[in-house]
Amino acid sequence: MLKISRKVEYALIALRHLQGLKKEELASAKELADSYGVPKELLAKVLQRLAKKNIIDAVKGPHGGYRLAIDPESMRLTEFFEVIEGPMGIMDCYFDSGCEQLDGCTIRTPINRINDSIRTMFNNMTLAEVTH
Amino acid sequence: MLKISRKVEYALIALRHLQGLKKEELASAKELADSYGVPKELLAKVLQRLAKKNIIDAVKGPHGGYRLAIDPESMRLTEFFEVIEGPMGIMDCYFDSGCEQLDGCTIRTPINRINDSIRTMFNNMTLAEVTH
DNA sequence: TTATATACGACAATATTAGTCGTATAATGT
DNA sequence: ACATTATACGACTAATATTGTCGTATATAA
Repeated sequence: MLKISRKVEYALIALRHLQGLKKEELASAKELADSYGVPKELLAKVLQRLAKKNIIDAVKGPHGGYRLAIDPESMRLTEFFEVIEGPMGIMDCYFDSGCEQLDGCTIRTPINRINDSIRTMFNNMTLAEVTH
Repeated sequence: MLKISRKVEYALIALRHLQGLKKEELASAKELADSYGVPKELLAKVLQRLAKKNIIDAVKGPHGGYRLAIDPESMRLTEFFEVIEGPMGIMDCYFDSGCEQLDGCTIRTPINRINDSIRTMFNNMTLAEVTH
């Protein structure tokens, strides 16, 4: 429970790397995969997702690659997670469908307290805080 | 990612229920399972685990059941999670085995920042905060 | 001694995550 | 034009983790 997925992990590693590059310098999926020993195809997918959401820029063709497109200070961690995992990647209530409890749903309360805490925390953290 | 497991969920629901009982009053696994519409066998296992760790008391035989054995204020959430999920239930580093990076492990850094944040947060929360 | 409840290990089903593969598209250099 | 290199993306498979079930043993009350 409560472990970040490899996709998120790969994304963070990649972003951290891109942050270290000189302005306009690119890094390809292959380069990144080789440097960090992670599966190229999967990393590529993650990068594509980040590119689609304009978190990084993609440059095609030979000598192409990726480059950071945003200021990591400007992105909340919740937002970032949802880019990669989709909404509901964090904390969906198991009892969402067909909650027949009439007594004020004493069920959800504790779970929601935890979920809220997690969400609040990541809402108050920026990408920069983990990639710098 | 980052969702609490059903086991934890069931445990919290049960504990919350037990907290609402009168002193010395018991609730059985069957009662709890029926009340909240959760699978009895699985709930039972979770309860057994809690009993083994003396978080609740178990009373066997007819009219037996469980009763709270600790003050929920006194138990950190991290500790509680680990009772149910075992150690490493929260946040193990994917790169634990065979990290060959020589350059100061720039890989783990972002993941560890996140893990530390989660752990710190749950270290500062008690069981009471979610079950009251 | 029967009924009810916990204790617990082994197993099966399901869901999620991780990883792979094939193919298309774009850009670069010759 | 064409070979090369890189991104884009959907379909698929594999691996792992979670969830749920079953059988059996043990304790206890009536």
